[in-house]
Amino acid sequence: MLQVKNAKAIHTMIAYLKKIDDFMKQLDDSILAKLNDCSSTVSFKKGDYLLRQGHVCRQSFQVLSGIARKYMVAGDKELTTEFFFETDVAISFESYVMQTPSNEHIQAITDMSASVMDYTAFQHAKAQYPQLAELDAMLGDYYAVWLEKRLFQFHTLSATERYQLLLTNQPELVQKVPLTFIASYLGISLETLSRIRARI
Amino acid sequence: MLQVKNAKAIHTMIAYLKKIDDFMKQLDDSILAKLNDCSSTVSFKKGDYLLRQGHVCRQSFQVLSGIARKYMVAGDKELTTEFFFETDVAISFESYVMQTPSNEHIQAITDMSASVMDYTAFQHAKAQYPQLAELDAMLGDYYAVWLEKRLFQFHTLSATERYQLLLTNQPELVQKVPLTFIASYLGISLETLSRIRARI
DNA sequence: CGAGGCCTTGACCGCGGTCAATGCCCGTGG
DNA sequence: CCACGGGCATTGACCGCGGTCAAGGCCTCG
Repeated sequence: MLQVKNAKAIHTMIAYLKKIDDFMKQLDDSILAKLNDCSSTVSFKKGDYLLRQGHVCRQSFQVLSGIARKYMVAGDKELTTEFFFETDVAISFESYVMQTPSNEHIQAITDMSASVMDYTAFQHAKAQYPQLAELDAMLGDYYAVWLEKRLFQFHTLSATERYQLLLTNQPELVQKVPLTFIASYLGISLETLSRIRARI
Repeated sequence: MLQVKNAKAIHTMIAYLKKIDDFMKQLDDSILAKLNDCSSTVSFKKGDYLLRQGHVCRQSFQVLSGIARKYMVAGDKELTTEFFFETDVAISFESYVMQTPSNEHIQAITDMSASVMDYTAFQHAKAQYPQLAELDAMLGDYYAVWLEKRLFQFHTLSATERYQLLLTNQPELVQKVPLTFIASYLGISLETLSRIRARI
C-alpha cells in the first residue's frame, strides 16, 4: 500500500528504495491499521489546490491516481519544484516539518485522488510506534538525497542535458505534463525548451 | 525583494536550529555520556582528507575548529558542494545514510580538529535512546531544507545574485575561503566571479 | 466560427564560459 | 637579499547558450 517515489528512482537510489519497501512490508498489522486510522481518501479536480501558499502544510497526500505539482510564485513567474505521480507523497517539506506557512502551492494538474494523512495524528502515531518514526526518517533521507541529485544537475548540466536526463529517467512525465510546467521545473524558458526538443 | 524573502527564509531556519539546540540541552546526562562514548577528537592538517571519494562514509565529523569543504570531481573540474565551519557536522550524506561508496571528498582547507563519531556506534545509540533517533531526524530535515534553499537559488538567481546572497548571509565564508572554491560552490567560473567582485 | 490555451519559430542581445596573458604574493634556494 | 617559481587572482578578447519580445500555428471548446 504505502510506496515511494518510484517515478524518481535514479539508479543509485534503487537499493535504498527497496530497503524502505522491505521495511514497510514487515510492519505489524496493528501499525498498518493505525496508519489507516490517520488517513482518508479525497478526490480533487484538475486545478484544485491541495495546499496553498501561505498556509501551513498540515497534511501529507499520497497520490492514488492522477498528477499534482508543487510550485512557488517568484516575482511574476511560476517555479515548478516537484511533480507527484501515483504512490508519491506530496508535501511542502519545510512547511510540513517546521509547521510554518508554506511558500509553495500544491495543485492537481489532472483529476486525481489521494490518501490524506493528518500531520498531528501521524506525529502521535510515531510516538506510539517507533518503527513509524524510523520510516519517516528514511523517507526524509530519501528526499534529501533526491534534492542532492537535483542540485547537482543544476550545478553542472546545461539546459539540454537536464532535459535529456529527464527524458531518460522519467519519459512518462514528459508525455503527460504540459511543457510550460516542465520548462519551469528545469529552470528554463518555454521557448528554449521548445527549441531543445526541435533539435532532437 | 529577493533579499526580504531570503531573510525570512533564513529566519525560519534559525528558529529550527534553535529548536534542535533546545532539544539537545534537555537531553539526559546518560545520553550525553553515550554520545561522548561514541566519539573522539581528531586533528587534521590543511589538505588532509576526512573522507575520500570511493570510500563509504562511516563517520560523522563535527567541526571543533578550522574549515573543511566537501567536493566532487566531475570530468576535469572540481565541484564544491558544501563548506563546514565550527559546530557544523560534516558527512557525505548519501554515502552516510545508505552506507555506499561516496562520490565526494571531504577535505580540510585549514588546519582543523573535529569530533568524530562512528556510524555503527551511533546507530546502536539511536536504537537505545529514541531521543537520539529524533535528534538525527531533525538534523536530516534541516539538511533537506537547506538543500531546498540552495536549489531554489540555482533555480532562480543569476551568478551575481547568488554571490551577493552568499556575501550577505555568510560574509566570513567569503573572507576565509579561496575564491576558486567559492566559484565552484556557486557554479560559476573563477573568472566570472572575479568580474562580479570587480563590479561591486 | 471565433476565442483562448498551448506550443513553435524568428530576431536580437546579454550573461557567463573558455583561452590566454598578466599581475601579485609568498616561500625557497642561490 | 634578491631571484625565481608556483599558486592564486585579475583582465581582455571572443563567442555560444539561453532569455526576452513578438508573431504566428494549432488545438479544443463554446
